[in-house]
Amino acid sequence: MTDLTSRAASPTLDEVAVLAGVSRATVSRVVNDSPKVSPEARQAVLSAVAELRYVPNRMARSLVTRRTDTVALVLNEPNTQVFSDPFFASIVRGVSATLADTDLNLVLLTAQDEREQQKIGRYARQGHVDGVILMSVHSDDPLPDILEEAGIPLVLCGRPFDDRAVAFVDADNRGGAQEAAAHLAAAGRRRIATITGPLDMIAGVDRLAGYQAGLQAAGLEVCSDLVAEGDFTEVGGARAMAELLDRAPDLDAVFVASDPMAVGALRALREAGRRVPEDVAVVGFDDAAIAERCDPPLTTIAQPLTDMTPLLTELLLRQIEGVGGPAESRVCRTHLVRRASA
Amino acid sequence: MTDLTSRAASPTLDEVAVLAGVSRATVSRVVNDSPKVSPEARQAVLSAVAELRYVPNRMARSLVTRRTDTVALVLNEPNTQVFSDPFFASIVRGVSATLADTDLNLVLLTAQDEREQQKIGRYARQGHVDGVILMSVHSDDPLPDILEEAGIPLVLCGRPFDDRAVAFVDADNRGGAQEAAAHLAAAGRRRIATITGPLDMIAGVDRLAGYQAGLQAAGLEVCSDLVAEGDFTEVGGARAMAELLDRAPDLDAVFVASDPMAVGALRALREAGRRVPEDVAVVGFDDAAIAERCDPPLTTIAQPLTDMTPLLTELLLRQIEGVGGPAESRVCRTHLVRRASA
DNA sequence: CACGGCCGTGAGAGCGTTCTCACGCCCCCG
DNA sequence: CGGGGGCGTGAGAACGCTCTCACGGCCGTG
Repeated sequence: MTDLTSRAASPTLDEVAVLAGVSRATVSRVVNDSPKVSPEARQAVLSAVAELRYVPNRMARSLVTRRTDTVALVLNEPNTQVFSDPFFASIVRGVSATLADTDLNLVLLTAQDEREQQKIGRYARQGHVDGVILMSVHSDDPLPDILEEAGIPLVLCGRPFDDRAVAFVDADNRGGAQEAAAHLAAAGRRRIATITGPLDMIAGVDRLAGYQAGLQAAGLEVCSDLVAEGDFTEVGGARAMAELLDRAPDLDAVFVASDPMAVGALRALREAGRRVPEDVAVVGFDDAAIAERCDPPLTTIAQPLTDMTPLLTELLLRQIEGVGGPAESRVCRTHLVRRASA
Repeated sequence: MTDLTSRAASPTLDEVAVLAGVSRATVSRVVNDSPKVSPEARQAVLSAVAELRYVPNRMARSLVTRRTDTVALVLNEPNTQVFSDPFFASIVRGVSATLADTDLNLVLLTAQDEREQQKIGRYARQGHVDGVILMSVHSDDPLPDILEEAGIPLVLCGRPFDDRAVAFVDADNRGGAQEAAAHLAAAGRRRIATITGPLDMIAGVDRLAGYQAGLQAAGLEVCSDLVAEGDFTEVGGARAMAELLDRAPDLDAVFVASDPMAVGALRALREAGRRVPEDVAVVGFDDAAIAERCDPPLTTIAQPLTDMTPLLTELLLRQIEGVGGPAESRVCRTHLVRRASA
């Protein structure tokens, strides 16, 4: 009977109601699992739903509930190279897995430049999402302000630059970096260099600060020609390493603020004929999968991603539920993973 | 006057209309850039919009227009490792850039398993998106069927397994692989192996077929112990290379179906003490950024990504506009990039 | 000077939901 | 046997927008 060839408009609640011989309200109740429906009515509705292949129209529903059951994970990163950083993949995977058990949808939004950030801001303000997890925040990003002002639930992955009252989840970047520096110093290294992350990102700043604190605690001088800024990419790491070797040929160790950069540094060291760890000890940061496989395997600071991603979503959900209270935040401990490079 | 502390509900068209002293319809016209508005009215509305910081509610709009101005790019990939494949990053970046000039929003959706695929299918059927670009299609993926049946505009990145009438954009994987094999044969290699992609993906199948065709055209025997299946990851490539060296120690060349796998293969060859290209010539596929940097720099088959991503979006938009006609598809030519590895 | 046409405008219906009521029904208790 | 109290149900009003249609004012033309 049904015309299977024509592209039928999706059925509405009304049509289901008519077919099931009940009212729209009852269908709505069944669809939303309300308990106040008789078994017979429920059954009639369910078969009507199945027969018509009814799917609720979310726009209509959202219009009245003011909920979209969708949260966004924003990858706020102009550097495409970084987009393929395993760190992102891990976070995405973790958040996605946490949300899989709920009936919330996850969408990923990427912004390469300020124009796209504005677009994302608009997207959020238009009511497409219930909340936002924001990754890779740079010092001049407008997005946190836009979202905060619009009153959209927000959790940052990484603490904000200022002391604003916004929820965030972060690794103890400072502590981790300090431990890395301490480890190198304890091994007898005296000319310990560092390749930092981008210094417009808090992770870059904090890991640099931790490195400096570690040197000072070990009684070593903090010396600016032992510091080179990287960009969290492998290419950037190699470039920075070459620069350091040029500026400070006598360096005997380097703390690299991310594993992809450390891989690049390893390559640059090999090309310069330095042995790792004999001539130069290397410690990375992240404990990415590649740290285990590179040559030599990389000693690194592990971030507790398995703790961080559930926290990220939990904090966001709590804000969405609107249990009020101040924005909660969490800092997760890191730990040193010893391999061959240091 | 305005209470800045309370979380004011976002203003509606009505409130703007009242403030501007016009009707709701006129405000709507201004917001939607209709020409039939007098300059005075337009000005009044614009200042009211600015004053109230009015942002249209997309749910309400979509409810009547049946358009969301959002398209989804689905990364349909269970293997997290692959998610950080630069190929994905390039496609995402390209599509995103193409869409940046339009007023369409792009959301990324990822599916690790069938459950998440179903969730994405539901998401799309509920009317969240106007169309879908589907990447990384495996042979048993339910998503193409779900979306097609729901009548949602769809473009595949990579041709489908069967000859279904669905739009797609693909590289000439077969032709590219054949050229790679021909190149190796022309260089006098006689025992040419291959590391394939996953054979439940069409790119894996087609590149294998091209390799076989290339060998046959060169009068070489196609031999099953020269074929190992990889998974498009670096680790998988290394494993497959080790397997090949074990099975066929006399191989003198290998065509690797993706650059990340080729990097792994290079590593495995080095560990086995084989020189590249002297002992074993290597050709990759993709021309990813890493191909230039690895040791030795990788000869590879370049995919015309700069052509493919605009096509992908163009084909989708055409479907969304509904100009009817049969689903159009395109296959883009590849070309060999010669570097040191072969 | 009358009349048709165009242009800017507003009233109002509708998009597909949810949700608040109010209304019967049946059961239980007094 | 009568009255209260669930409990399942349905009618109808929102939600914030778009869009059709009709209307008044102005012009140009006959």
